[in-house]
Amino acid sequence: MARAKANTYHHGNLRQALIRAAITLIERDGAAAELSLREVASTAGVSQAAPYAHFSDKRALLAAVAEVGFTRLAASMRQGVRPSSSPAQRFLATGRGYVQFAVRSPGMFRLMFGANLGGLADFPDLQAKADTAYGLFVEALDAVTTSTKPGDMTALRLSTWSLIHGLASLLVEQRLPVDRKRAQELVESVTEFHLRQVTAH
Amino acid sequence: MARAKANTYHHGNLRQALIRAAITLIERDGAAAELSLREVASTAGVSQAAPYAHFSDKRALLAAVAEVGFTRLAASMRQGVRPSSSPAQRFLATGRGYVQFAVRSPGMFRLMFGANLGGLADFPDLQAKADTAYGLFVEALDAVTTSTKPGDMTALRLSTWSLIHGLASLLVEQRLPVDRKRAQELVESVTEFHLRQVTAH
DNA sequence: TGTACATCAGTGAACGCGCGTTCACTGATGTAC
DNA sequence: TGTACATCAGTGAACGCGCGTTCACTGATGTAC
Repeated sequence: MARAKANTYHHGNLRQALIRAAITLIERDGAAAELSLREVASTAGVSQAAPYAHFSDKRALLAAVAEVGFTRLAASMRQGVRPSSSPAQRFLATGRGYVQFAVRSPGMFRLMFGANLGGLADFPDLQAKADTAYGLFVEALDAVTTSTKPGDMTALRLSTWSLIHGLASLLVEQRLPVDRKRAQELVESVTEFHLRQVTAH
Repeated sequence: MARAKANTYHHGNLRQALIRAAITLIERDGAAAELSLREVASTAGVSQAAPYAHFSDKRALLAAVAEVGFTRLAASMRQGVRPSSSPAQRFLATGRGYVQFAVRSPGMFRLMFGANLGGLADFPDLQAKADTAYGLFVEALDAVTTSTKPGDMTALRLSTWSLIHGLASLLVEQRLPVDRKRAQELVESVTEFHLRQVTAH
Protein backbone atom coordinates (compact mmCIF):
# COMPACT_ATOMS: atom_id res chain seq x y z
CA MET A 1 0.00 0.00 0.00
CA ALA A 2 2.71 2.44 1.07
CA ARG A 3 2.64 6.21 0.82
CA ALA A 4 1.29 6.03 -2.72
CA LYS A 5 2.02 8.37 -5.60
CA ALA A 6 5.00 10.24 -4.25
CA ASN A 7 7.66 10.94 -6.85
CA THR A 8 8.72 7.34 -6.53
CA TYR A 9 10.06 4.94 -9.08
CA HIS A 10 6.68 3.30 -9.24
CA HIS A 11 4.21 5.90 -10.18
CA GLY A 12 0.98 4.54 -8.83
CA ASN A 13 -1.39 5.64 -11.53
CA LEU A 14 0.62 6.34 -14.61
CA ARG A 15 -2.12 5.33 -16.97
CA GLN A 16 -4.36 8.13 -15.79
CA ALA A 17 -1.46 10.54 -15.61
CA LEU A 18 -0.58 9.85 -19.25
CA ILE A 19 -4.13 10.43 -20.37
CA ARG A 20 -4.21 13.66 -18.43
CA ALA A 21 -0.89 14.77 -19.90
CA ALA A 22 -2.09 14.01 -23.40
CA ILE A 23 -5.22 16.06 -22.83
CA THR A 24 -3.18 18.97 -21.57
CA LEU A 25 -1.02 18.93 -24.69
CA ILE A 26 -3.94 18.49 -27.05
CA GLU A 27 -5.77 21.41 -25.51
CA ARG A 28 -2.64 23.52 -25.59
CA ASP A 29 -1.79 22.82 -29.22
CA GLY A 30 -5.32 22.41 -30.50
CA ALA A 31 -4.31 19.37 -32.44
CA ALA A 32 -3.99 15.70 -31.72
CA ALA A 33 -2.36 15.10 -35.09
CA GLU A 34 1.00 16.40 -33.96
CA LEU A 35 0.92 14.87 -30.54
CA SER A 36 3.92 12.67 -29.86
CA LEU A 37 4.04 9.86 -27.38
CA ARG A 38 7.43 11.05 -26.23
CA GLU A 39 6.09 14.45 -25.33
CA VAL A 40 3.20 12.89 -23.46
CA ALA A 41 5.60 10.76 -21.48
CA SER A 42 7.91 13.61 -20.63
CA THR A 43 4.96 15.81 -19.64
CA ALA A 44 3.88 13.06 -17.28
CA GLY A 45 7.44 12.97 -15.94
CA VAL A 46 8.37 9.49 -17.07
CA SER A 47 10.68 8.06 -19.68
CA GLN A 48 9.66 7.65 -23.29
CA ALA A 49 9.24 3.92 -22.97
CA ALA A 50 7.04 4.01 -19.89
CA PRO A 51 3.71 4.38 -21.75
CA TYR A 52 4.19 0.94 -23.26
CA ALA A 53 3.55 -0.62 -19.88
CA HIS A 54 0.00 0.74 -20.07
CA PHE A 55 -0.85 1.12 -23.74
CA SER A 56 -0.09 -1.23 -26.59
CA ASP A 57 0.69 1.65 -28.89
CA LYS A 58 0.07 5.31 -29.55
CA ARG A 59 -3.32 4.71 -31.07
CA ALA A 60 -4.52 2.96 -27.93
CA LEU A 61 -3.56 5.99 -25.87
CA LEU A 62 -5.38 8.29 -28.26
CA ALA A 63 -8.45 6.11 -28.03
CA ALA A 64 -8.37 6.33 -24.26
CA VAL A 65 -8.06 10.10 -24.52
CA ALA A 66 -10.99 10.27 -26.93
CA GLU A 67 -13.07 8.32 -24.44
CA VAL A 68 -12.55 11.09 -21.95
CA GLY A 69 -13.49 13.48 -24.72
CA PHE A 70 -16.83 11.84 -25.35
CA THR A 71 -17.57 11.77 -21.66
CA ARG A 72 -16.87 15.47 -21.49
CA LEU A 73 -18.93 16.10 -24.60
CA ALA A 74 -21.89 14.36 -22.99
CA ALA A 75 -21.38 16.39 -19.83
CA SER A 76 -21.32 19.57 -21.85
CA MET A 77 -24.53 18.59 -23.61
CA ARG A 78 -26.20 18.05 -20.23
CA GLN A 79 -24.70 21.23 -18.84
CA GLY A 80 -27.53 23.70 -19.40
CA VAL A 81 -30.35 21.28 -18.74
CA ARG A 82 -32.33 21.84 -15.54
CA PRO A 83 -34.98 19.56 -14.11
CA SER A 84 -37.36 22.43 -14.67
CA SER A 85 -36.35 22.89 -18.31
CA SER A 86 -39.03 22.51 -20.94
CA PRO A 87 -38.38 20.05 -23.76
CA ALA A 88 -37.61 22.96 -26.07
CA GLN A 89 -35.15 24.39 -23.58
CA ARG A 90 -33.53 20.99 -23.19
CA PHE A 91 -33.16 20.68 -26.92
CA LEU A 92 -31.53 24.07 -27.27
CA ALA A 93 -29.24 23.45 -24.32
CA THR A 94 -28.13 20.13 -25.75
CA GLY A 95 -27.13 21.65 -29.07
CA ARG A 96 -25.49 24.58 -27.37
CA GLY A 97 -23.48 22.26 -25.16
CA TYR A 98 -22.26 20.28 -28.16
CA VAL A 99 -21.01 23.33 -30.00
CA GLN A 100 -19.56 24.88 -26.88
CA PHE A 101 -17.56 21.77 -26.18
CA ALA A 102 -16.17 21.79 -29.71
CA VAL A 103 -15.20 25.44 -29.65
CA ARG A 104 -13.64 25.22 -26.20
CA SER A 105 -11.75 22.00 -26.89
CA PRO A 106 -10.94 22.09 -30.58
CA GLY A 107 -8.03 19.68 -30.29
CA MET A 108 -10.12 17.11 -28.49
CA PHE A 109 -12.97 17.61 -30.93
CA ARG A 110 -10.63 16.98 -33.85
CA LEU A 111 -9.32 13.84 -32.25
CA MET A 112 -12.81 12.54 -31.60
CA PHE A 113 -14.17 13.23 -35.05
CA GLY A 114 -11.09 13.41 -37.21
CA ALA A 115 -9.17 10.79 -39.08
CA ASN A 116 -6.49 10.17 -36.45
CA LEU A 117 -8.21 7.18 -35.00
CA GLY A 118 -9.75 5.82 -38.16
CA GLY A 119 -13.13 4.25 -37.57
CA LEU A 120 -14.17 3.53 -34.01
CA ALA A 121 -14.67 -0.14 -34.77
CA ASP A 122 -11.37 -1.13 -33.12
CA PHE A 123 -12.42 0.52 -29.87
CA PRO A 124 -15.76 -0.72 -28.57
CA ASP A 125 -15.58 1.26 -25.35
CA LEU A 126 -14.97 4.40 -27.34
CA GLN A 127 -17.84 3.60 -29.66
CA ALA A 128 -20.10 3.11 -26.67
CA LYS A 129 -19.22 6.50 -25.23
CA ALA A 130 -19.82 8.11 -28.62
CA ASP A 131 -23.20 6.43 -28.77
CA THR A 132 -24.07 7.84 -25.38
CA ALA A 133 -23.49 11.36 -26.65
CA TYR A 134 -25.59 10.69 -29.72
CA GLY A 135 -28.27 9.28 -27.44
CA LEU A 136 -28.57 12.63 -25.73
CA PHE A 137 -29.54 14.17 -29.03
CA VAL A 138 -32.09 11.49 -29.63
CA GLU A 139 -33.66 12.01 -26.21
CA ALA A 140 -33.77 15.76 -26.52
CA LEU A 141 -35.23 15.49 -29.99
CA ASP A 142 -37.82 12.87 -29.11
CA ALA A 143 -39.11 15.01 -26.28
CA VAL A 144 -39.63 17.88 -28.63
CA THR A 145 -41.24 16.14 -31.59
CA THR A 146 -44.56 14.46 -31.03
CA SER A 147 -46.23 14.32 -34.39
CA THR A 148 -43.57 13.20 -36.83
CA LYS A 149 -44.15 9.97 -38.69
CA PRO A 150 -41.91 7.15 -37.47
CA GLY A 151 -40.37 6.67 -40.92
CA ASP A 152 -38.92 10.14 -40.75
CA MET A 153 -37.35 9.71 -37.34
CA THR A 154 -34.00 8.48 -38.56
CA ALA A 155 -33.71 11.31 -41.02
CA LEU A 156 -34.77 13.78 -38.37
CA ARG A 157 -32.29 12.50 -35.82
CA LEU A 158 -29.42 12.46 -38.23
CA SER A 159 -30.42 15.86 -39.53
CA THR A 160 -30.19 17.27 -36.06
CA TRP A 161 -26.86 15.69 -35.39
CA SER A 162 -25.50 16.71 -38.79
CA LEU A 163 -26.67 20.26 -38.34
CA ILE A 164 -25.07 20.70 -34.94
CA HIS A 165 -21.98 18.76 -35.84
CA GLY A 166 -21.52 20.67 -39.07
CA LEU A 167 -21.87 23.96 -37.30
CA ALA A 168 -19.38 22.87 -34.66
CA SER A 169 -16.90 21.67 -37.28
CA LEU A 170 -17.09 24.80 -39.37
CA LEU A 171 -16.61 26.94 -36.29
CA VAL A 172 -13.70 24.88 -35.04
CA GLU A 173 -11.98 24.99 -38.42
CA GLN A 174 -12.78 28.65 -38.85
CA ARG A 175 -14.54 28.18 -42.13
CA LEU A 176 -17.39 30.52 -41.24
CA PRO A 177 -17.16 34.26 -41.80
CA VAL A 178 -18.02 34.90 -38.19
CA ASP A 179 -16.15 36.09 -35.11
CA ARG A 180 -16.34 34.61 -31.65
CA LYS A 181 -19.15 36.81 -30.39
CA ARG A 182 -21.36 36.41 -33.41
CA ALA A 183 -20.70 32.68 -33.33
CA GLN A 184 -22.52 32.38 -30.04
CA GLU A 185 -25.59 34.16 -31.41
CA LEU A 186 -25.36 32.11 -34.57
CA VAL A 187 -25.54 28.85 -32.66
CA GLU A 188 -28.64 30.09 -30.90
CA SER A 189 -30.40 31.20 -34.04
CA VAL A 190 -29.50 28.13 -36.05
CA THR A 191 -30.64 25.83 -33.28
CA GLU A 192 -33.82 27.79 -32.67
CA PHE A 193 -34.51 27.78 -36.37
CA HIS A 194 -34.18 24.03 -36.48
CA LEU A 195 -36.32 23.65 -33.40
CA ARG A 196 -39.08 25.73 -34.88
CA GLN A 197 -39.06 23.60 -37.98
CA VAL A 198 -38.97 20.39 -36.05
CA THR A 199 -41.87 21.32 -33.83
CA ALA A 200 -44.01 22.79 -36.59
CA HIS A 201 -45.69 19.50 -37.41
CA MET B 1 10.00 26.81 -77.49
CA ALA B 2 11.40 23.36 -78.16
CA ARG B 3 9.67 20.01 -77.99
CA ALA B 4 8.15 20.80 -74.57
CA LYS B 5 7.60 18.36 -71.74
CA ALA B 6 9.64 15.42 -72.89
CA ASN B 7 11.55 13.71 -70.10
CA THR B 8 13.99 16.54 -70.20
CA TYR B 9 15.95 18.20 -67.50
CA HIS B 10 13.59 21.13 -67.60
CA HIS B 11 10.18 19.83 -66.96
CA GLY B 12 7.95 22.37 -68.60
CA ASN B 13 5.10 22.42 -66.16
CA LEU B 14 6.33 20.99 -62.93
CA ARG B 15 4.06 23.13 -60.81
CA GLN B 16 0.96 21.51 -62.26
CA ALA B 17 2.58 18.10 -62.21
CA LEU B 18 3.31 18.42 -58.50
CA ILE B 19 -0.24 19.43 -57.74
CA ARG B 20 -1.51 16.49 -59.74
CA ALA B 21 0.88 14.11 -57.98
CA ALA B 22 -0.22 15.38 -54.59
CA ILE B 23 -3.85 14.84 -55.52
CA THR B 24 -3.11 11.31 -56.63
CA LEU B 25 -1.46 10.51 -53.32
CA ILE B 26 -4.13 12.18 -51.24
CA GLU B 27 -6.87 10.27 -53.02
CA ARG B 28 -4.94 7.04 -52.69
CA ASP B 29 -4.23 7.39 -48.97
CA GLY B 30 -7.36 9.29 -48.04
CA ALA B 31 -5.35 11.65 -45.93
CA ALA B 32 -3.45 14.83 -46.53
CA ALA B 33 -2.05 14.76 -43.02
CA GLU B 34 0.55 12.15 -43.83
CA LEU B 35 1.46 13.49 -47.22
CA SER B 36 5.16 14.19 -47.55
CA LEU B 37 6.70 16.63 -49.95
CA ARG B 38 9.35 14.09 -50.80
CA GLU B 39 6.79 11.55 -51.91
CA VAL B 40 5.03 14.15 -54.01
CA ALA B 41 8.29 15.03 -55.70
CA SER B 42 9.23 11.45 -56.38
CA THR B 43 5.75 10.69 -57.70
CA ALA B 44 6.16 13.59 -60.10
CA GLY B 45 9.52 12.13 -61.07
CA VAL B 46 11.74 14.89 -59.79
CA SER B 47 14.18 15.27 -56.94
CA GLN B 48 13.08 16.13 -53.44
CA ALA B 49 14.30 19.69 -53.71
CA ALA B 50 12.58 20.48 -56.99
CA PRO B 51 9.27 21.60 -55.49
CA TYR B 52 10.98 24.54 -53.84
CA ALA B 53 11.41 26.16 -57.23
CA HIS B 54 7.61 26.42 -57.40
CA PHE B 55 6.32 26.53 -53.86
CA SER B 56 7.72 28.41 -50.93
CA ASP B 57 7.01 25.52 -48.60
CA LYS B 58 4.83 22.48 -48.09
CA ARG B 59 1.88 24.49 -46.88
CA ALA B 60 1.84 26.51 -50.09
CA LEU B 61 1.62 23.32 -52.11
CA LEU B 62 -1.22 22.04 -49.96
CA ALA B 63 -3.05 25.32 -50.42
CA ALA B 64 -2.72 25.00 -54.20
CA VAL B 65 -4.04 21.46 -53.96
CA ALA B 66 -6.98 22.59 -51.86
CA GLU B 67 -7.81 25.21 -54.50
CA VAL B 68 -8.27 22.42 -56.99
CA GLY B 69 -10.39 20.70 -54.39
CA PHE B 70 -12.77 23.63 -54.02
CA THR B 71 -13.05 23.93 -57.78
CA ARG B 72 -13.97 20.26 -57.95
CA LEU B 73 -16.39 20.62 -55.07
CA ALA B 74 -18.16 23.42 -56.92
CA ALA B 75 -18.26 21.32 -60.06
CA SER B 76 -19.74 18.43 -58.11
CA MET B 77 -22.38 20.73 -56.64
CA ARG B 78 -23.34 21.84 -60.14
CA GLN B 79 -23.20 18.32 -61.46
CA GLY B 80 -26.82 17.27 -61.23
CA VAL B 81 -28.30 20.64 -62.09
CA ARG B 82 -30.00 20.90 -65.49
CA PRO B 83 -31.29 24.07 -67.11
CA SER B 84 -34.71 22.49 -66.85
CA SER B 85 -34.36 21.72 -63.14
CA SER B 86 -36.86 23.23 -60.76
CA PRO B 87 -35.50 25.25 -57.85
CA ALA B 88 -36.26 22.35 -55.53
CA GLN B 89 -34.40 19.96 -57.81
CA ARG B 90 -31.47 22.34 -57.96
CA PHE B 91 -31.38 22.55 -54.22
CA LEU B 92 -31.38 18.80 -53.79
CA ALA B 93 -28.76 18.32 -56.48
CA THR B 94 -26.49 20.90 -54.88
CA GLY B 95 -26.55 19.17 -51.53
CA ARG B 96 -26.17 15.78 -53.13
CA GLY B 97 -23.15 17.00 -55.08
CA TYR B 98 -21.49 18.33 -51.94
CA VAL B 99 -21.84 15.08 -50.05
CA GLN B 100 -20.89 13.00 -53.05
CA PHE B 101 -17.70 14.95 -53.48
CA ALA B 102 -16.80 14.42 -49.83
CA VAL B 103 -17.47 10.70 -49.90
CA ARG B 104 -15.63 10.16 -53.16
CA SER B 105 -12.64 12.30 -52.22
CA PRO B 106 -12.29 11.94 -48.48
CA GLY B 107 -8.63 12.90 -48.44
CA MET B 108 -9.25 16.06 -50.38
CA PHE B 109 -12.26 16.87 -48.23
CA ARG B 110 -10.17 16.50 -45.08
CA LEU B 111 -7.51 18.76 -46.48
CA MET B 112 -10.04 21.43 -47.43
CA PHE B 113 -11.89 21.44 -44.15
CA GLY B 114 -9.39 20.02 -41.72
CA ALA B 115 -6.72 21.63 -39.60
CA ASN B 116 -3.78 20.99 -41.94
CA LEU B 117 -3.95 24.40 -43.49
CA GLY B 118 -5.08 26.32 -40.46
CA GLY B 119 -7.38 29.19 -41.34
CA LEU B 120 -7.67 30.21 -44.97
CA ALA B 121 -6.63 33.77 -44.18
CA ASP B 122 -3.10 33.22 -45.50
CA PHE B 123 -4.43 32.10 -48.86
CA PRO B 124 -6.80 34.62 -50.44
CA ASP B 125 -7.16 32.65 -53.68
CA LEU B 126 -8.13 29.62 -51.71
CA GLN B 127 -10.59 31.59 -49.64
CA ALA B 128 -12.14 32.94 -52.84
CA LYS B 129 -12.65 29.46 -54.26
CA ALA B 130 -14.19 28.33 -50.98
CA ASP B 131 -16.53 31.30 -51.12
CA THR B 132 -17.61 30.31 -54.60
CA ALA B 133 -18.69 26.89 -53.38
CA TYR B 134 -20.59 28.44 -50.50
CA GLY B 135 -22.19 30.82 -52.99
CA LEU B 136 -23.71 27.87 -54.79
CA PHE B 137 -25.56 26.96 -51.63
CA VAL B 138 -26.79 30.47 -51.22
CA GLU B 139 -28.08 30.59 -54.79
CA ALA B 140 -29.81 27.24 -54.59
CA LEU B 141 -31.33 28.18 -51.28
CA ASP B 142 -32.48 31.63 -52.34
CA ALA B 143 -34.25 30.18 -55.32
CA VAL B 144 -36.18 27.87 -53.09
CA THR B 145 -37.16 30.20 -50.29
CA THR B 146 -39.36 33.13 -51.15
CA SER B 147 -41.11 34.11 -47.98
CA THR B 148 -38.53 33.99 -45.23
CA LYS B 149 -37.86 37.16 -43.34
CA PRO B 150 -34.52 38.75 -44.24
CA GLY B 151 -33.29 38.58 -40.65
CA ASP B 152 -33.43 34.84 -40.78
CA MET B 153 -31.53 34.49 -44.00
CA THR B 154 -28.10 34.21 -42.47
CA ALA B 155 -29.25 31.57 -40.05
CA LEU B 156 -31.01 29.73 -42.84
CA ARG B 157 -27.97 29.78 -45.10
CA LEU B 158 -25.60 28.65 -42.44
CA SER B 159 -28.07 26.02 -41.30
CA THR B 160 -28.13 24.57 -44.77
CA TRP B 161 -24.39 24.59 -45.08
CA SER B 162 -23.93 23.17 -41.60
CA LEU B 163 -26.44 20.42 -42.23
CA ILE B 164 -24.86 19.27 -45.47
CA HIS B 165 -21.33 19.75 -44.23
CA GLY B 166 -22.04 17.90 -41.01
CA LEU B 167 -23.57 15.01 -42.89
CA ALA B 168 -20.62 14.90 -45.25
CA SER B 169 -18.13 14.99 -42.38
CA LEU B 170 -19.82 12.30 -40.38
CA LEU B 171 -20.01 10.07 -43.45
CA VAL B 172 -16.38 10.68 -44.36
CA GLU B 173 -15.21 9.93 -40.84
CA GLN B 174 -17.53 6.96 -40.55
CA ARG B 175 -19.23 8.19 -37.46
CA LEU B 176 -22.72 7.27 -38.67
CA PRO B 177 -24.14 3.80 -38.16
CA VAL B 178 -24.84 3.50 -41.86
CA ASP B 179 -23.34 1.57 -44.76
CA ARG B 180 -22.56 2.91 -48.22
CA LYS B 181 -25.90 2.09 -49.78
CA ARG B 182 -28.02 3.44 -46.96
CA ALA B 183 -25.83 6.53 -46.92
CA GLN B 184 -27.05 7.50 -50.36
CA GLU B 185 -30.69 7.23 -49.32
CA LEU B 186 -29.92 9.06 -46.11
CA VAL B 187 -28.51 12.03 -47.95
CA GLU B 188 -31.67 12.18 -50.03
CA SER B 189 -34.03 12.00 -47.10
CA VAL B 190 -32.11 14.44 -44.94
CA THR B 191 -31.89 16.95 -47.76
CA GLU B 192 -35.53 16.51 -48.70
CA PHE B 193 -36.49 16.88 -45.08
CA HIS B 194 -34.60 20.13 -44.87
CA LEU B 195 -36.09 21.32 -48.14
CA ARG B 196 -39.60 20.63 -46.96
CA GLN B 197 -38.97 22.64 -43.84
CA VAL B 198 -37.39 25.46 -45.71
CA THR B 199 -40.22 25.75 -48.21
CA ALA B 200 -43.07 25.23 -45.73
CA HIS B 201 -44.83 28.56 -46.15
C1' DT C 1 9.18 -9.41 12.88
C1' DG C 2 12.74 -10.62 9.40
C1' DT C 3 14.49 -12.44 5.17
C1' DA C 4 14.40 -14.40 0.28
C1' DC C 5 12.24 -14.00 -3.72
C1' DA C 6 8.99 -13.25 -7.64
C1' DT C 7 6.80 -9.61 -9.92
C1' DC C 8 6.54 -5.87 -12.79
C1' DA C 9 6.46 -0.80 -13.59
C1' DG C 10 9.81 1.98 -14.79
C1' DT C 11 14.74 3.39 -17.18
C1' DG C 12 18.01 4.69 -20.71
C1' DA C 13 20.10 3.64 -24.78
C1' DA C 14 19.55 2.35 -29.25
C1' DC C 15 17.34 1.06 -33.93
C1' DG C 16 15.82 2.60 -38.09
C1' DC C 17 13.21 5.73 -40.24
C1' DG C 18 11.30 9.65 -42.92
C1' DC C 19 10.79 14.29 -42.72
C1' DG C 20 11.20 19.64 -44.34
C1' DT C 21 14.48 22.45 -45.84
C1' DT C 22 19.10 24.37 -47.47
C1' DC C 23 22.97 24.71 -50.44
C1' DA C 24 26.45 24.60 -53.84
C1' DC C 25 26.13 22.82 -58.19
C1' DT C 26 24.90 21.77 -63.18
C1' DG C 27 22.89 21.46 -67.42
C1' DA C 28 19.27 23.03 -70.61
C1' DT C 29 17.25 27.04 -72.54
C1' DG C 30 16.54 31.48 -74.87
C1' DT C 31 18.62 35.74 -76.23
C1' DA C 32 21.95 39.42 -77.64
C1' DC C 33 25.15 40.30 -80.94
C1' DT D 1 23.49 31.32 -89.06
C1' DG D 2 26.83 30.90 -85.17
C1' DT D 3 28.72 31.89 -80.74
C1' DA D 4 28.95 33.78 -75.82
C1' DC D 5 26.42 34.37 -72.10
C1' DA D 6 22.79 35.14 -68.56
C1' DT D 7 19.06 32.79 -66.61
C1' DC D 8 16.96 29.55 -63.88
C1' DA D 9 14.70 24.99 -63.20
C1' DG D 10 16.43 21.10 -61.78
C1' DT D 11 20.05 17.76 -58.95
C1' DG D 12 22.11 15.27 -55.11
C1' DA D 13 24.05 15.45 -50.84
C1' DA D 14 23.64 16.93 -46.42
C1' DC D 15 21.76 19.17 -41.95
C1' DG D 16 19.34 18.44 -37.98
C1' DC D 17 15.47 16.78 -36.16
C1' DG D 18 11.83 14.09 -33.76
C1' DC D 19 9.41 10.10 -34.12
C1' DG D 20 7.39 5.12 -32.60
C1' DT D 21 9.03 1.23 -30.84
C1' DT D 22 12.20 -2.43 -28.81
C1' DC D 23 15.26 -4.33 -25.49
C1' DA D 24 18.12 -5.66 -21.75
C1' DC D 25 18.18 -3.77 -17.44
C1' DT D 26 17.04 -2.17 -12.57
C1' DG D 27 14.97 -0.95 -8.53
C1' DA D 28 10.73 -0.74 -5.75
C1' DT D 29 7.03 -3.45 -4.13
C1' DG D 30 4.28 -7.13 -1.93
C1' DT D 31 4.24 -11.83 -0.42
C1' DA D 32 5.56 -16.52 1.30
C1' DC D 33 7.71 -18.57 4.89
